[in-house]
Amino acid sequence: MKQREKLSKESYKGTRDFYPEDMAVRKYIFSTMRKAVEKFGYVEYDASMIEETGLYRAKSGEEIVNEQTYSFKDRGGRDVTIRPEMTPTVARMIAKKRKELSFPLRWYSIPNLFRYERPQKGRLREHWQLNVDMFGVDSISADVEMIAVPYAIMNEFGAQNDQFVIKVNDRRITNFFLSEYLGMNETEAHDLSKLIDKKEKMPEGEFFLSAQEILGEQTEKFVAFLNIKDITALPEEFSGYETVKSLAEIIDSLADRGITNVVYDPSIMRGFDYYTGVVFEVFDTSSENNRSMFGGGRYDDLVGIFDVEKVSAIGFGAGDVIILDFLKTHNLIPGKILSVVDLCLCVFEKKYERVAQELADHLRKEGLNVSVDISERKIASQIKTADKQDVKYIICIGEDEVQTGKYKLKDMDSREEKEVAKEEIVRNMEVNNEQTRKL
RNA sequence: GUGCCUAUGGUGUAAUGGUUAGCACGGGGGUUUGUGGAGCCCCCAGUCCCGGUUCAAAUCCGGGUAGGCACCCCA
Repeated sequence: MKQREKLSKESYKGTRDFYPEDMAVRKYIFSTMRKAVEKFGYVEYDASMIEETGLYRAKSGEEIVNEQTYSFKDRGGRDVTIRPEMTPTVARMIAKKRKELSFPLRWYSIPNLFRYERPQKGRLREHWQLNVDMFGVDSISADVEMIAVPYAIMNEFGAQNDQFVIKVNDRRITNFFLSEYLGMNETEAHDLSKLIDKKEKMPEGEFFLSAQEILGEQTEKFVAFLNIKDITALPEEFSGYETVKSLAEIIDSLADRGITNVVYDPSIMRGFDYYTGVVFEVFDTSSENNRSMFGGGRYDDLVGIFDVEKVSAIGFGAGDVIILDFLKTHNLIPGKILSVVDLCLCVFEKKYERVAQELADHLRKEGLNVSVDISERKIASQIKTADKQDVKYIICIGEDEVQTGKYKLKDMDSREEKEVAKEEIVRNMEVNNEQTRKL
């Protein structure tokens, strides 16, 4: 006989099992996100996890496709990739129905995404990412809204203004600065923007030296530019000043709406090349989480790669892993999430189980989520189990109940009992079984 | 892919190189064949793997494996 290979009980590297208590938290996070974005009129879409690899090759860096994705050949020989991000998919969907969709469109989705890399804090191999996008409007109003939505989501989670900061920039400003003000060629500008991306992680001296290799004596000017935190302090000399003015206007409009934790930060560039204008990221102000929670920007040319007429677009993504870290850090997860089971029926003896099942069926028709304890264990154990599972109400059924037709509805929190007839049970309960609830 | 750190019942932890590897939570049962969620009692279950040093290894060393964190990259 072959020796059986020892099976691991661990979930696959970088992925999570969602036990019911974890799933309750996930449902809370997702429903909070949905609630917030739907208030702005966004509608939900979805697509398959799997796409042809070419979709990503067309717009991403080669490395992402080759080294950081789950890519393989299907049985028909097609190169396919498990989606590492949602934006190419939604751009494809928009392009496909370009002619029949009426713009502007407000769409969102909460897809699970995969990347092949070593897991670390805030980054796993599988995560869920809220994606919110608006298509067909290229205006300051659209930009303002797309930054106001993350703010609204944070609000919905109960976050205060001082717990997170929204950093905004416009790629064109940085590009103008590099190419026209400093006179960098394309390669130099590209290298510098990659360097800017890394700035926060490098010691200051090292950053200066790396910059000096490209810029020589202009390094001082460059560093001074990056340290500007007030948009109005930007030099007026270089062209593209219109862009500076619109970004200032965006920041002002946000402030008018009470969104005051927005700062201009020229070092926000975002990794992907497809961004064409405004870019932004939302950070936790606590030093515990140094990764950005939301990131997005304007990408007016992406839909166009499908050979259709250009559709301007702006959107952002927000990963569940880092948001969960944020909520934990700031104590924003509801303390107790009740079970979706409204009522548990415990039975004193096996022979009363039939009565319990009939009662359960009756109550289910009235809209309750009811479970019947069929363990045949003693009543104390049944109650204990219901308690452990955070079920709010129980009814114990035995000879008395069968004789009188009255049931003792017990509230597990207050420990109070109310004797009621079958028909009165529902109206004596506080029920909200549509989704996860806070207490 | 690179570096650093960690590894004891299911979980969280304790144990100067020297007792039968201790405690708490958890799970099962009893106390109690109907008013119970407490208490008390009993039970379940562990030194990641392979090798080395030593009279003696959970403990020290080497190599694996797994996990965490950081880098790389960033969706």
